[in-house]
Amino acid sequence: MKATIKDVAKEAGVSTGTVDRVINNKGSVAARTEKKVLEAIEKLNYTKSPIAKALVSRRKHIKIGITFPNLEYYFWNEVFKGIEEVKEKLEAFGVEIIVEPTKSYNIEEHIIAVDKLVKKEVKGIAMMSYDDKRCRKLIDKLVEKNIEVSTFISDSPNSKRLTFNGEDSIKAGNIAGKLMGLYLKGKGNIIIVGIHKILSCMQDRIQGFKSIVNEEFENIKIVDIIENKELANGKEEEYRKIIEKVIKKAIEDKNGIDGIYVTNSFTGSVGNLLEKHDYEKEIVLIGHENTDEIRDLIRKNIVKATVYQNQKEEIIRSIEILYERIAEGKKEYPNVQYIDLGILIKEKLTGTYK
Amino acid sequence: MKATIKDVAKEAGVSTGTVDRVINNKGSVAARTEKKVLEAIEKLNYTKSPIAKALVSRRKHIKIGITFPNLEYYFWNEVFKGIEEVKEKLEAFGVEIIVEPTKSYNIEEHIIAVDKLVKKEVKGIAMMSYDDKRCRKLIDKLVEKNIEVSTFISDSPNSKRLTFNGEDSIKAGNIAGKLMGLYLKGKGNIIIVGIHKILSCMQDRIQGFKSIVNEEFENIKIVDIIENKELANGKEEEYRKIIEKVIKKAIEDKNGIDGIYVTNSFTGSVGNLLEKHDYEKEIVLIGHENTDEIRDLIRKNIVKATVYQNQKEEIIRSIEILYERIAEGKKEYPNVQYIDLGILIKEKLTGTYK
DNA sequence: CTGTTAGCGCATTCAT
DNA sequence: ATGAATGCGCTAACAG
Repeated sequence: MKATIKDVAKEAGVSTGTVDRVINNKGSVAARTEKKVLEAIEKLNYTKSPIAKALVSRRKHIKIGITFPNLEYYFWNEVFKGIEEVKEKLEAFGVEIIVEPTKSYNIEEHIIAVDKLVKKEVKGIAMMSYDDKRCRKLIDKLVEKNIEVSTFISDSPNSKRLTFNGEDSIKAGNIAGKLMGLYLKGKGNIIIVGIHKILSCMQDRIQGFKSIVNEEFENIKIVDIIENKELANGKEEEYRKIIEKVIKKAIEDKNGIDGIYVTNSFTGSVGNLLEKHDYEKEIVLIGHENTDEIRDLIRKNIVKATVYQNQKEEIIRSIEILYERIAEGKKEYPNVQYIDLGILIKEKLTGTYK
Repeated sequence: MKATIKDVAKEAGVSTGTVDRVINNKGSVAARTEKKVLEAIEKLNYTKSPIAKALVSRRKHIKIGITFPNLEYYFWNEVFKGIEEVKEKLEAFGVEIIVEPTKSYNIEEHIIAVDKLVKKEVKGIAMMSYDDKRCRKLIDKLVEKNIEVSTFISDSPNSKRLTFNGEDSIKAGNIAGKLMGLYLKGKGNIIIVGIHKILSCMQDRIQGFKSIVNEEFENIKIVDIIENKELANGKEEEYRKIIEKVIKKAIEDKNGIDGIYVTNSFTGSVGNLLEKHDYEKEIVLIGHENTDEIRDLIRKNIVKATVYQNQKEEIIRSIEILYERIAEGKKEYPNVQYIDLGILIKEKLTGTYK
């Protein structure tokens, strides 16, 4: 049976209070006593029970805030699932989770949302951030006020946030590029659709995609890169219509497109477009993420493959890190924590072929 | 703040003991009282704290056993990592984990190992099982003796085990077949290497592989299927040598092999062979699993792709299910719990290309 | 500097 | 049939 704090106290000939002081570096322990306790811990191979600790920690009442742009419905839906999970888990630890989403990829709105969370006296904030000076300053100010910050999905690299939980976007682009090459059998003309170029992760995906294609597939040509200039504001459906219109034009302008690479979950939008118009030539559509909409399109063989991050795990880890830090004062975190990337193809989804 | 058993008791005007009796169906509660309690639970939206429950459950001392054939070193190494994780986690709940591996894929030895665990008075056993009559009987006997059983990696389908944690092997074969087709650009001659045909999951992988190849790639021909007749006993290194010899012969016999599909983690062995001999024609090697050895070979571009199950998660879930069942009497489990399959290619592993 | 004690939420035992 | 009391391992507040 695992040793408890009582066993350690007995072994060292002190009280549990003293052992607690040693374990948690609370000071006020004589050097000699501390040594005895440490020896006892070593001897009994003691580690503290996270269960019991959790029970106690209910007495504190910690608030943690979350903010992110709630556009790209299917994508963020997974994040909401993660929030529900982590909420339930941390509730047992006396933690309250406050969600304050924004309606756009707009930094002003983002700053306002963060402000609201601060007013509610959160001790930590998990946020989707931007590689932008204002965001860096925002985060650094929060940290000065003793509010811990972790980022997910999109980072603010040189800020004082604890850590970033997300994907290696260049690698994600690399994988997508390889898949494009394989499905095209190494040859064809393709276009890249890069929505939200404002996010540096989207630029990274494009960069990763291009380098693999250029390096490994000499007969594949990237004939155009389409970006959206205007930022979306609020209504996802309208935004999708704009995207569809632009892409439709691109396909018809460059005749003979063999493949389309979409840098984010709007892969779904482009897939719907292809399905509606049914161009005579089959177009290889490769994109990103793993949403209900995309899974449907993959099953129908309209989207060929996507590379996905596990955004649900990312938000969960972001919150857990904040809790660890706030409640337990954990110190060391890697600068970034990349989550494992997945590859989604039809055979992963369809009923098995016998 | 989340409601506790005390809040419920107060709301219903009874003691916590009575609430406890209602929650855990212990009987000896008047119908009228029970109703009051249930209403209070409803009103306060009460659910019990798993944390507190865990703390209490330390007072019981549950033993859980694990057995599996410890051959294919790299593969089982991941399982050992899973065991360490679950051990640490469940220790806090007062659970003792006892591991009793076998040295071969031999059913007699498997039965002996199970017997040893029974003698140590385990309340549950997680095992890699076989689709075999003797195993089915073995499991059913254990269940009669009130020892719970869950299977992982390989199942005993019609037995009385709680549930199976593993992969959908036909689907795994489907995915491998698709990858073979993509990497071969839809054409070539291939051989299948099926080690351990004794395991039905290996047969399923072959079946899944064949159906996709036949269905989707008319210019790919499966020219041979190599199986091992003899069972391994103990020494992995010797066993690997036998495999390598057989395959070397096959490659050289059928001249002009373009691809090899290996049904399990001996993909690593075959990869080492290809590296050593460096046949003039590049051979597309597709296989299974995600081990240190295989990742190395994928980085070197010798293995092109593998389909992997997460055997670490599988063992963890097998054990957790047993614990839930034994400690909390949870009743309902799906007959099988398929874990998500992963696809491993070079771009997932290498440093990112900029 | 050190020991004692109450209490986190729940399950169990002993009274009543 | 019900209530009260105890303890699981740990932390925090208080006493000395």
